[in-house]
Amino acid sequence: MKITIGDVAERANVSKTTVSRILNGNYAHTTEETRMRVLKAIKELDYRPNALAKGLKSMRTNVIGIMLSNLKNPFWTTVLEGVEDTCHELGYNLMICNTNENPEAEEEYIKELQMRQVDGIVVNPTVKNQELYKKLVDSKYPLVVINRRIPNLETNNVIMNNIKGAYSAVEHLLHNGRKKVAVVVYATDYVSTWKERLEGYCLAMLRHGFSKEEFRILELEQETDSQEESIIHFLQTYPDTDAIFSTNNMITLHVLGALRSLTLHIPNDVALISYDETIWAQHLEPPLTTVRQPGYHMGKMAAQILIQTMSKEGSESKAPPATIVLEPELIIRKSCGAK
Amino acid sequence: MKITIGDVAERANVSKTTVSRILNGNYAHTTEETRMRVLKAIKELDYRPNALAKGLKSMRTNVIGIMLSNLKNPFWTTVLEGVEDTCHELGYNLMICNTNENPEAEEEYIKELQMRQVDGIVVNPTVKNQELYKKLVDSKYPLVVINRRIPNLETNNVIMNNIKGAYSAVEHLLHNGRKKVAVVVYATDYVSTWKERLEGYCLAMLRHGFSKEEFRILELEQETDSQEESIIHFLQTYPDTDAIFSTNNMITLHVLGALRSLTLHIPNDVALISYDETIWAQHLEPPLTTVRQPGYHMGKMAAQILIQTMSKEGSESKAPPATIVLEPELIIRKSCGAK
DNA sequence: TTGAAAGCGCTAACAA
DNA sequence: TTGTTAGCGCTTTCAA
Repeated sequence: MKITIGDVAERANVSKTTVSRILNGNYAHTTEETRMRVLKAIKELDYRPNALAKGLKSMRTNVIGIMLSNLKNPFWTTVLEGVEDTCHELGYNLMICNTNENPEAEEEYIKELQMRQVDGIVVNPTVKNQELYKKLVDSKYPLVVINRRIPNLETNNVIMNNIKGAYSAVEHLLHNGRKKVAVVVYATDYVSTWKERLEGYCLAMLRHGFSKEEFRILELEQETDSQEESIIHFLQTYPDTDAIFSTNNMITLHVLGALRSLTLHIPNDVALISYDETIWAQHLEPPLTTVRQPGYHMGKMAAQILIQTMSKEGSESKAPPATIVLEPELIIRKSCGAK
Repeated sequence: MKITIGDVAERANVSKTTVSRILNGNYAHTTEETRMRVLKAIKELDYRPNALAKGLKSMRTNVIGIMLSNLKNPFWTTVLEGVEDTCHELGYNLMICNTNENPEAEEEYIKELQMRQVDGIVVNPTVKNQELYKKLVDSKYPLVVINRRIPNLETNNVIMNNIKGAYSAVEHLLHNGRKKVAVVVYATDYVSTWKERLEGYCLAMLRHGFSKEEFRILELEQETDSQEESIIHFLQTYPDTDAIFSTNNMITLHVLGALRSLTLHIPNDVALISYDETIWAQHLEPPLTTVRQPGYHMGKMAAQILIQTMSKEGSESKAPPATIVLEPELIIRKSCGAK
C-alpha cells in the first residue's frame, strides 16, 4: 500500500542508497541524469519519506517540544506563535504540551517527549521539579527555559526584565501623583517572575521615598476561584488605596471586576496599571496602561537558540549556555490619569 | 549510551520478546516472577522505550496533529486546550500547526504530518484545498474537520450552529427595539461559518418583517489592516444605524475602536452584540452581550471522535462519518440595552 | 511460558 | 558514480 524508498529505487532503476542521497540533497556524487530519473519516480509515485524510519536511523527527528503552563493566557499563545513560526521556517515540527502548572503533568510530558525522541524542548517550567531539570541538563538534553529562572541551572534561558518592567510601572503611578500604591501578585514562593515583579515594586517605592511600612502587597493564590473576593476584601481593608499595580493580565481582569463591584472609578478613585499588553486593553474604559512584553519575540528566540544548540551538538564550537533578557515597554494610556 | 530493550532483556535474563510483551501489558503468557524481574530491570535502568522504533514497527504512533488557522484568536486557544486535554487523557501526544489561513501552508503541514505518521488530524480547514481533503478522505486517512463545513466531503465534522447563534443575536437586538441593524462579517466567499452567520442575520430580519432592502451588510477583508476604517466609513454612510451584530470577536475589537472614534455610545447610540464569549467581554463598558460557543467542548469532541475512529480502523463496526452540531448560547449583558 | 529471527523504512560505511 | 549490506529499536510470527 504505502510507497517506500524501495519502490522509488525500483522504478528509477537505482539503489535505495542513491534515492536516499538525492532525498537528502547529497548531490555531490550523482549524475544529473540519474537525479532526474529519481526525482521523476518520486513525483510519479507521490512518495513521502517515513520520518519515523529516518529518525530511528539518523537519531534526529526535526521535532521539538514546547511545554506551556497555561493555554488560557493570551500571553502564552503569543509565545507559542513565535515558537511555531520559527519551527516552520526552520523545517521543524512542534509537539505541544500544556502542564497547567502541574509538576506531575510536567514530569510525564518530559518523559513522553523524550520517548518520542524530540530533538529539544522549550519549557516554561513549573519550577517545582528542580531535580528533573538538573538531570536533563546534566544529560546534555537540549533545553531552553523561558520566562522563569531556575536557580543554579546551567541552561539556555530567555526571560523578561521583570524588575525593570515593574519598576517603571510603579514609577509611572508615582509620577502621576499617587501616594497609596498597592501591588497584586501571585504567591511568590517559587516563581521568579512574581518575585521579580514584586521586587520592582518595592524598589520603586523605596527609591521614591516610601518606607517598607507603606508597601501594600496582596498575594493571590493562583489556583483558587476567590481571587476577586480577595481583592475586594483588600480594598475594603485599605480604602484609601489610590493606585493598583497588577502584575499579570489575568489578575487585572479580577481587579477590574473588584473595582466595578465597589463602584470605584478608574483613574479618579484608583489608577490601574497592568502587566501584559493584550488585544483588549485599549478597548477598556478607560483604555488601560500596560507593560508590554515581547512574547512573540521570546518564542522566536527560544526556538532559534534551541535549534542552533542542537545542530552544534558534539562539536567543539558549542557556546556555553546563555541567559537572554528581553526588555519590557510601557504603553501609556488613560488608566493612570496621565495627560 | 541509550538504554534499549536489549539492555533490559539482558539484565532481566529474558528475551527482548518477553520484555516487549510486558511493556505492552501482554501479561497473558508470563509468569508473575519473570514479570517482576523485568519490571525491576526497567526501573533500575530507567528504561524509556523509543517511540520511533515502536511506531515504525507497529504502524501507530499515538500522535495526532491539529491544524489551526489563527493562534491569535482566543477562541482557537480554547479549542486547542480541549484537544490537548483529551490527547493527554487518552495517551496521545499532539503536534501543532498554524496555517494562518494560508492554503499553501496548510498543504505543507498535511504532508509533514503524514510523513511523521501521525495517526490522524483535526483541522480547521482554510477551505481552499478541496482537492486535498478529498484525497485524504478517499485514502481513509483519519480526519476530523472542525468549525467549518466542506461541501461534499464525507468525513467526521464537529461544527457550531451558526445560523441559530446569529439568528438569536439579531432577534435579541430586534426585541430590544432596534430598527436599523447592521451586520459585520468577513468575506463570505469560502467559509461556511461566515456564510451561515450572515444567513442567520438575514433570516432573523426577514422573519421580523424587514425586507431585503433593509439589510445592512458590511463585508470585511480578513487579511487587511484597514478593518476599523471600513467600519467607520460604513457607519458614516449609514449614520442612523442603531445596532451592530459583530460576527467574530476580532471584528468586535475593531467595531469598538470605530465606535470610539465616532464617539458613539453603547448602547444609547448603537447596540452591540458579538459572536464569541471572551474573558474580557464582561469587563468592557458596558459589559458586552455575546454569543458563546462551546470551543473547549468542540476540541474535546473532535479529538475523541478522531481517536475513536482510528482505533476502529479496519474493523467492520466502523461507523459512517457523522456531523456533530454544537449549540451556541446567548449571554445577555448590557450592550444591547436589555433590562 | 519463552525465545529466535525476520523485518518495519530508512541511512551510511564500505566496496566496487 | 553507484550499490551492498548492516543495522537503528522495536514487534510479532513461529517454533520450542
